[in-house]
Amino acid sequence: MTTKGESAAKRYLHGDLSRALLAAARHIVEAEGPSALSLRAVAREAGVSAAAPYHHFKDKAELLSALADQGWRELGGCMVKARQAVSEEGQLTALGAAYVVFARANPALYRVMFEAVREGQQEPNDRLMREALIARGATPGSPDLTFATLAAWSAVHGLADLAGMRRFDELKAELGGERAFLEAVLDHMRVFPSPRRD
Amino acid sequence: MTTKGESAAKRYLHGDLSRALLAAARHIVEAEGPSALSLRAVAREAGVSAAAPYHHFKDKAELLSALADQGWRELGGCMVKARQAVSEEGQLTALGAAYVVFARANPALYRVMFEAVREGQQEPNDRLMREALIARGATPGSPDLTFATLAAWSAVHGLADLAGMRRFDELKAELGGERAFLEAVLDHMRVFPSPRRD
DNA sequence: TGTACATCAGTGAACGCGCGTTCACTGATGTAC
DNA sequence: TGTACATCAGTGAACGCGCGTTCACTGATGTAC
Repeated sequence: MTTKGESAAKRYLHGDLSRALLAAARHIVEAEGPSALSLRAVAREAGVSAAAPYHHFKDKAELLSALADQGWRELGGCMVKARQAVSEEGQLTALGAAYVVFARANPALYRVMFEAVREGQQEPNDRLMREALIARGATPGSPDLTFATLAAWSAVHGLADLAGMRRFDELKAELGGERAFLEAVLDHMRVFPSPRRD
Repeated sequence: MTTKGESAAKRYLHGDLSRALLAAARHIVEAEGPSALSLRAVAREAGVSAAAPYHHFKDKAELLSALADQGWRELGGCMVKARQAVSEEGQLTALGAAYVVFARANPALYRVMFEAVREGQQEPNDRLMREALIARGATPGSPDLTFATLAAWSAVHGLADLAGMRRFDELKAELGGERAFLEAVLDHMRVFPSPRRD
């Protein structure tokens, strides 16, 4: 158990390869985009043979799924934190902002996360959105609450997906940063008039 | 120019391969998903050698871009049609509904379309959204109009992207179809309170 | 404390695959004479 | 009307590539004695 022994061990028996592979995957996806996220590239990035990941993940899909999971959990943490400092009325906006800001800070990760949900993985954070809507007076369990939650999720997901486009770079710069841009669009999210109220 | 000659010609010199390739690409993408959309698969589907497409498109990206273009033009047509039968106040909702309905009717095509826009291709239909907002009283050229247009686009894009998930199948069935589901969510799109008005 | 051994996380070579793209070619077409 | 010819949209074989996955293996580890 000398230092020499330990670093040699580190080299041969990694000891924490699961975590290292996820970190490598995350690094790759943000640096090169989702299309560059191959299992071989992940192994390469982690400094390990192409076969090594199979001792930790059944296949590529399982690693991607674990990566997505990690992302959703982190995003959930951001959202919980964001609603703490805010009145009940402001919660929904705070959650939405946290969602969009996280997605924009990790755009390629977010694409992997969303792809995983599209393919059936659980998205655990809509509970938070529902709670925020209830705090604003929505009736728990009502269809209205379901649709409003979905509308909120659509809005923030859509904005997160749109906001990465180069065409908005100039506008962001004028506003002094992406965050201001995102908030400006969120401020205008009452876009569609409800026919029932018109 | 006998019938025999014509069909032999059809077999050897296709005559309309550009269009046929786009149709093949569209068929593949909707049947097998965007990840199955390889140039070789398109050629195969069109009944032509793998090298043939290169006489019509510089490379794979150019074919994909042409496919996306076709999609955006079609969607634009749907939106123009949708706003015709509607009062000025209802235009934005009608355009949004047309956008989402088209995207859901061609979900894989829509993903190709959006990917093309993400990579810089022009999205020609936000002019329609802007016009609808102006019809509702927005000031032409104002920052508010820009952000409201973006908010509207975010909302419909997000909903189009979310609505394909299996988890909503049951809800759609209860409502009697996807269209009713989409309209129900659109009805709730006034989700985010504007802090300035609260 | 020292040794034999089971475990199991690593290796590296190999597999078959489908991909985008290039190339020299072929043969149907329409046109100039 | 008939023939020689240029054009160019097709062919099919080949290229190099990176991928996911499997396999028999090796060697560091910690444990039982």
